[in-house]
Parts: sequence; C-alpha cells; structure tokens
Amino acid sequence: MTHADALRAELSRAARTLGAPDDVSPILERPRDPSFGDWATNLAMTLAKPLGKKPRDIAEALIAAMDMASVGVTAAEIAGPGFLNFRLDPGFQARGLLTILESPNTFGRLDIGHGERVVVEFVSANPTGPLHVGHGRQAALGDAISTLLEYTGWNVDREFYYNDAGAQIANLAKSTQAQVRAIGGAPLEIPEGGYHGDYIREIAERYVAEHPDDAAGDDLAAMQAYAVAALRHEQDLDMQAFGVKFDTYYLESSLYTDGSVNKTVEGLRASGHTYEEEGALFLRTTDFGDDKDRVMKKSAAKGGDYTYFVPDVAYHVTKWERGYHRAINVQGADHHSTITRVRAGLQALDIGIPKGYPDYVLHQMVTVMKGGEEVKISKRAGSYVTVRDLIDEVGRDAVRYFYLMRKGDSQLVFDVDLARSQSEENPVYYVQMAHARMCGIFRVGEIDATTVTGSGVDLGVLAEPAEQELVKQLLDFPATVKGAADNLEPHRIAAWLLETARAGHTWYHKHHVLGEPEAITRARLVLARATQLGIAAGLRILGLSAPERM
RNA sequence: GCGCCUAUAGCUCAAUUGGAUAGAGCAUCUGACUACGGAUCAGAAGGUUGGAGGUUCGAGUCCUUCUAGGCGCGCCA
Repeated sequence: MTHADALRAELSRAARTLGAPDDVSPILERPRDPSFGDWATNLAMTLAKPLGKKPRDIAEALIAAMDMASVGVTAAEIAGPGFLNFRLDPGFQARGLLTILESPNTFGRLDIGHGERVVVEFVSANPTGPLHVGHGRQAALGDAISTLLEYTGWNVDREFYYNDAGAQIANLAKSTQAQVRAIGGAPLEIPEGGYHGDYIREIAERYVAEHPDDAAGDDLAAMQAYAVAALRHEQDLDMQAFGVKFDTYYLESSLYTDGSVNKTVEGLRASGHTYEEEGALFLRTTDFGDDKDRVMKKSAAKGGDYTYFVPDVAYHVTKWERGYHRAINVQGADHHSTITRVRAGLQALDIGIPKGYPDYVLHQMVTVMKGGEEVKISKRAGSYVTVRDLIDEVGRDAVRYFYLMRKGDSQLVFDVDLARSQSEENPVYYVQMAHARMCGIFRVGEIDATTVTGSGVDLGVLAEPAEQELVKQLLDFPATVKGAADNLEPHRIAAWLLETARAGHTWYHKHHVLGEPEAITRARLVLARATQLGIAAGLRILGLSAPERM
C-alpha cells in the first residue's frame, strides 16, 4: 500500500463519519504549486451536494475527524473554494523509498491484468517493401504498450500479421518478374500498380543468381515466394535493429489454407446479415453502425475474390479463439475505417465476442522532411525513408524516444536533416545522463549499490526542498504507470522520466552525497539508489537502455 | 458532402481525465566549473489555450457552432 492509498483510506473513513456514502473515493492530487503542500483533495467540494453543506464547512469537519498522525500528515489547510491541502512529515514520506530498494524489479508494477492474456498487434506491414518511418512509430508504440501491459499484470503476446495474400502480393510477384526479365534483356515494363523501388531490382538479381533454371522468369509462384521471403527477412532485421521482438507471426495466407476464411464466410451467410447484389456478396455492416454495406466477395466479373476485410474478420476470430479476450491493434489513422468493418463482422457472427473487440490505438501519420521538403511516402513509387536509415543516423534510443515522447494522436514531423543535430539535444540523453550520474556516485564512492538497503537509516534528514521534490517525484511512478497503462499512452512515462531527471539533476547539483556527515551520506545514498532504480525502470518500459556511464 | 483526429509560448510538445497562478525541451538573453561527470545547474523573457457562444463553485479539458489542417469515405489493402 502506498502512502497515497493510506491517506485516501483515512479520508474515506473520516468522510463516512460525516455521513458520506460508503463508496466515497477521494481523489488525491499533487498540487501544481508546491507551497500548497504535498497532497491536495477536492473531496469537500464533491461532498457539498450530497451532504447539503458548504464545502469549507465540510473541509473543517474532515480535518477534525481525521487521525493525521497515523498517515504522516503534519498540517492540513483549507484553501480556495474548499481544497484540502496536506503537508507530510519529510521522514515519513521518504520511507516510501524503501519499497524501491527492497524490490527494484517490482517497483511500479501492478496487477490489473491478473495474468490474463492479451495480444498486441502492431507493424503488420505488407511484405512488399522495407519498413518506413511510419512503421517505426508503430513499432515503438506497440512495443511500449506491450511492456506497459506486462508491467501491469497482463500476459502479453506481440503479434505481427503478414498480409501475404491478395492483390498487393500479386503485384509484387509481377514487379519482380518484370525485373527478372529485364535482367534477361527484355525492356523493363513494371506492371500497373506495381512496385518501383530499387529493392525489387536487387531481389530480382538474387533470384536470377539462385535460380539458373528460371532465367526467363516464367515461374511466378517461385518469384512470389522468393520476394516475400526476402522482404520478410529484411523487415525482421529492421525490427531487430530497433530492438523489437515479436512472439507470433500470423500469416494471412494460412487463413485460406486452414479453412478459416471459408468458415467465417459460412458463419456470416448463416447469420442472415448477407445478401447478393449484382453478382457480389455483401455484408450488411449498416446493421452494426457502418455508413454503408461492404462487399465480401467480388462478382465474377471482378475476379470473384474475397475483399480484404473477410480474412481480417477471420483473423480476429482466431485471436478470440486462441484465448485472447483482450486484443489491441496499433494502426495508422489511415486504417481507421476498418475498425467499424471488422467489429461489424465479428458481431454479425454472433459467437460471443464483445462489442468493442478488438481495441484500437490509432496514431496519426508521420511526415518526413528532407532537404526542407516533404517526402511523399509511397512504396509503389519507391520513395521513402526507412526505419533502418533513421536508426543508423541517430541511434536506437533517440529514435524510440522521439516516437514515444508525444501522444499518438498528434501528427509527427520527422525532419531527417535535423535528426542528427536534434539527437544531441534529444531529451533521452538528459534522462540517461541523470541515471549515469547516480551510478557515478556509487562508482566514485566505491560502494556496491545493491548493498544500500536503507535499513537503520534516518531518512528524516532528507528535508531539503530539492530532496523532498525528488522523493515525491519518484513515489509518483506507480500512479504514472497506472495512468499510462489504463490509457495505453506510453508518452506519460516519457514525461515522468523527464521530470524525474530534472529533479535528479537539480538535487545532484545542490547537494553532495559523498564526504558529508555519515548520517547525511547514508540517507542520500538511499535517495541516489532509488533515483537510479526509478529512472532505469521507466527507461525499460519504453525499451530504452539505462547506461551506467555515457 | 459525411465520418475520425488535431489546433496550447518563435519551434516541438505536456497538463494527474473538470481543479488553484496553463508547464517543459529547443531557440534567445544573463550568470555558475579547485568537491560524486558542465551531455549540468541558477535565472530572465516568451500565452486572449484557433474564433464565438453555452454548461457550473471552477473549462485547455465537456456541449453547440464557425475557421484551418491531416486521414478516411473502392467489387484496393
């Protein structure tokens, strides 16, 4: 139980003695202005209506009813329209640090998920080209969201869905074939809707070298398989360079071969939500909030294939059937129209899948600037900036932090030319530096940091304002983790790290640890150790390294 | 035209989900290195939160409307 929990409980108890309902749950906040104290609550204002009294009178009664000493409160004041401000005993507050030292690996961890399984799907790029900067945002977001969920008690699987079937793959195969034939001397004719990137040429060259029997480029299936395998391998290397590991790779093609697509179509037909029109099969998605019905199966005149959303529905059925009762899809905002469609398909099947399944985290587009101009990202035209370029340019940590420091639903401008100069001022180094500094204290003092337990240390001497601020900041970590996990917003961790680093740097600069009177050195070592562990924990959630020296 | 997202300091972004005097970084200006790392610190300046109404003790946050931008609206994926 954190100190905030204890204070909340005491507030609830006091409120009930005044006649408040049993389920009263006071909200504690850190006041913006530290001169207002360490904790503040608006409880008296929210109770004004149900109790029929003035907020300030209720606040006074609450103060009288509370046992302040038991929760370390040294002063309580009423302010403004009825805020209650609490001031804490410094030593009482600092003892919260001991929980960090006792179990560094569980600091901030919560059990919201109760070990239930959740699948987080992200990147899911078609194997038709290298991963570009937009995929990088997904990789950073998806990975951090996954770690956040693990941190809060979920059993998480990271999944990559490969659209290795359908029209785009056929285009890839034909584009490869055109390049293979061009190598053989034929004029280069990239098909309509085909891919123009140089990487197709390279794949074709390797194909020719490894398939001397098909120099003419007649075996389209072989070229398709070869190109897909080559691009999947490239994408794997990209993700490896970014430090992202997937637990499962799910192939769209398998949904056809194992009968899932057919089963889904039969289920939808049986549901009564389908109809035929002009030779095509439609799903009445308007029954589930879509603005128009969608084609499931094209008419014979258009090829008679299933449209993409049919395997998409089948795919999400497998998620449910594989035991994931929670599913989160991280996708670019350009895919948002699929949300209604997929959910409609799952509802139409009526197989017990809840309405909001799956969850979506949409992120806005990434714009790339190069040479002062916007680079239009187009795989088909062959113009883009890859994730790997970015990592090579500025480093993994800086790229990850850059993606994660802002909310997903704001657009992101990535200026490639400024990437390097920005990287030197990237806040991630500021944060890592704070961690390295704490490590430096132990290095210079020749102290094994793991032996600092805080037992027998009087933490009451950590009374300097800079120390109290750092203590409070560190103890806010669990609440920050909860907020970030509940909202699937890793940028909150980035913001916490920045604040903590600032508080750490300030404290470090103002107050010396080593060479002080023993009582002070011992207490400050506890604070240094807690800061080191806290920052490392935050960095770990975002997938960033915590270097001991820089 | 319809749907989703966005608009906050010169720039890039926050704001504990409706709380008190809207905060950081970068850039600009002024200061601080003989102590654990100056990749740092202290300070200054910078705002009608796109406009207008509304809801209430209280609005950057919720509602209405307007403006501007992004994305989507296919028998493409």
